[in-house]
Amino acid sequence: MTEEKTADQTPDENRLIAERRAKLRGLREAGAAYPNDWRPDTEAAGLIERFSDAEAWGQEALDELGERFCLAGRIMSRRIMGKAAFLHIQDGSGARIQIYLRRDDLPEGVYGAFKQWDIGDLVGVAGRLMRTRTGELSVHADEIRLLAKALRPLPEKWHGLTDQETRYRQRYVDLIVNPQVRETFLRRSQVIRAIRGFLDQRGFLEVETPMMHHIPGGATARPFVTHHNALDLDLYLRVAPELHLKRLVVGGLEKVYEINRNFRNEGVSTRHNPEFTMLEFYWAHADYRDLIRLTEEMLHEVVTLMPGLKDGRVSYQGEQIDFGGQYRRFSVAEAVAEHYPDLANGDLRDADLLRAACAKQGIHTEKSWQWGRLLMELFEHRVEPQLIQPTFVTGYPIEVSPLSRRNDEDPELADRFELFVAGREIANGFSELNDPEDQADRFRAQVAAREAGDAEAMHFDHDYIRALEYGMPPAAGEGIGIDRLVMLLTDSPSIRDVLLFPYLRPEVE
RNA sequence: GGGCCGUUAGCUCAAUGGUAGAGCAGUAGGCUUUUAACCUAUUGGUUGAAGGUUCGAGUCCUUCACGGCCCA
Repeated sequence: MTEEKTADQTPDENRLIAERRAKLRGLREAGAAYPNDWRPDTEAAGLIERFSDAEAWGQEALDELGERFCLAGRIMSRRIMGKAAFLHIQDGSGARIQIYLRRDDLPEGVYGAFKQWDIGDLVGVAGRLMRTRTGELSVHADEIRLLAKALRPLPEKWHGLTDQETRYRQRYVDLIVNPQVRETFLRRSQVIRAIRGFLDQRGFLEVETPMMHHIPGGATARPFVTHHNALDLDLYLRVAPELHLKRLVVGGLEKVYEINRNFRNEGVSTRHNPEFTMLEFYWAHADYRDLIRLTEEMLHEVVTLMPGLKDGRVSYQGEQIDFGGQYRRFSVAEAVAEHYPDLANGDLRDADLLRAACAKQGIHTEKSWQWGRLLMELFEHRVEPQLIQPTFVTGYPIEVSPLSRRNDEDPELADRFELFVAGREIANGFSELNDPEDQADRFRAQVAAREAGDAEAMHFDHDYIRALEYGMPPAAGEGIGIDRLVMLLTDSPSIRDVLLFPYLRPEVE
C-alpha cells in the first residue's frame, strides 16, 4: 500500500488508515463512493424478535415464507471461507444480525469487491432468511453494497474499547462497540419522557426560560461569565431557572416546569459536570408537604415505567434501593441528633456547641456562620452519605434557604425538604417565599455575604422583587437533578456515564 | 487544590536497568454453513512530552500534559 500523504490527513494518521484510504480512492474511481440511495425496510432487532422462535421458524418455514428483507448496518465481524463468508452487521436498532454471502448467489464481481471491504464499513444488504447449522437466524444475501467506507478501524472485537478517556472523548466509538452505553442513554431518554408524561398529565406546562442572565440567581453557585458583543454586556450562564419560573407563576402560569441545562463554575468530578440537567417545577396553591407527596408519586411512577423495574426496586452499585411505598422523613435536627450521640441532648441551635462539634470532626468553619449553617455542615459530613434508601429531610434552617418560605411556627426554619437517595441529594423543594419584603431582606443578606467574600452568594434581583410586589400566589417549587436520577436508574457510578459528551479538558494536539 | 495509580502497535495487554513482544485487527495465500472460524506466511513502535542519572532507561529521578480513584 502507498504511504503518500494527502491534504485531508488527520494528525493521528497511521498505516491502517492509509490502507483504507487507498481502498477509498479505488471506490471513488469506480463511481459514487458515498451513495445515498439505499433504503432499508427492516431493522435487525425486529427481525430477530419476529423470528425468535427457532422451532416455528425453522429452515422450511423460512423458505416457505420467501420474504426478502432489506437492511443497512455496520460490519462488526467477518469470517471469510473462500467462496463464502459470514459477517455480522449492527444497525440502527442496535442489534446484530448475521449475513451469509456466497459468491455464486451474488451478481458477478460483488463477492470479490466485498473481500476488499473492512470491518467498520457501512453496508446495505438484501436477501431471504435462513438458519445456520447452529440455528442462528441469518440473511442469505442476494445483494450487498458499500454505503460508507470506514477509514478508521474499530476497537478489537473481543475486548472492545475499555479506555475511559477514549470512551468519553470518542463517544461515537463507545456507542458502536459497547451495547450497555446505548442502553444507558435510551433509558435516560425514557426517564425524561416519563417525567414529562407525569407532569403533563397533572396539568403542568412545560416552558423555556433564559439561559443567559444579567443577574445570576436562583441558587448559591458560581456562574460562568460570557459576553454579548453587540450590546457590549457581560452575561451569566444561568445557575438555575428558579427566579424566571416564579415570575411566570406571578403571571398566572400556576403550574410550570422546565427540564434544561444549568451551568455552575465549579469543580469537575464523578458527581459534577459544569453543565447538567435539572427539572424545576412550580405549583401554585401547594406547599412543600404537597411536593413531598408528589415527588414520592413521581419517582414511583418513573421507576416502575422502566423496563425491568416494575417492582420499584433498583440495584445501585450493590445496594438495593426501594422506590415503592412511603419514604422515610426526618428533620435535619433529628438526623444530626441521631448520628452524633454527643449532641443528642444538646441545644442544636447553640452555635458555640455546633462549632465545637465541627472542629471535632475536622470540618472547616467560617466565623460568620450561625447555627443553621453549622448544623448543615454536620449533617452533610456524617448523615448525608448514610441516607441510602429514599429519605425526605425537612426542618432546614432559614440561614441556608434564602428563597424558601419561613415556617409559621418556627421562624428560624424554612418550609423546605430535600430528598436523598444513595447518599446523594436528588431533589430540593420548598414552599416559596412570596413576601416581597422578606425576599428583599434575604437578598440584602446575600449581598452582605458576597461582600464578605462568599463568591457563591446571590445578587440582588430588583426585577424579581418587582414581580413579587405584583403578588405571587402561594406556591411550592422543586428541583430534581436529572443526571443523578439517571445515574441511579442505570447503575452508573459516574455522572460522565450518563452524559453523552461529559466535559473533559481539551486534547493536546 | 492535595494524595495515590495509570499512559507501550489501530484495540486489549506483556516486557529483573541489558536486542520492545503477544492476541485481535491489517497485508498475501488457502478454504462454499462459520460462531472470538480455521491453516500458512507476514507488516506494524518517537514506549504521553521534555529534561536528568547511567556504559546502557519502557523500567530510576524531576517537571509538565491528559485520564482514573480517593480527599477538600
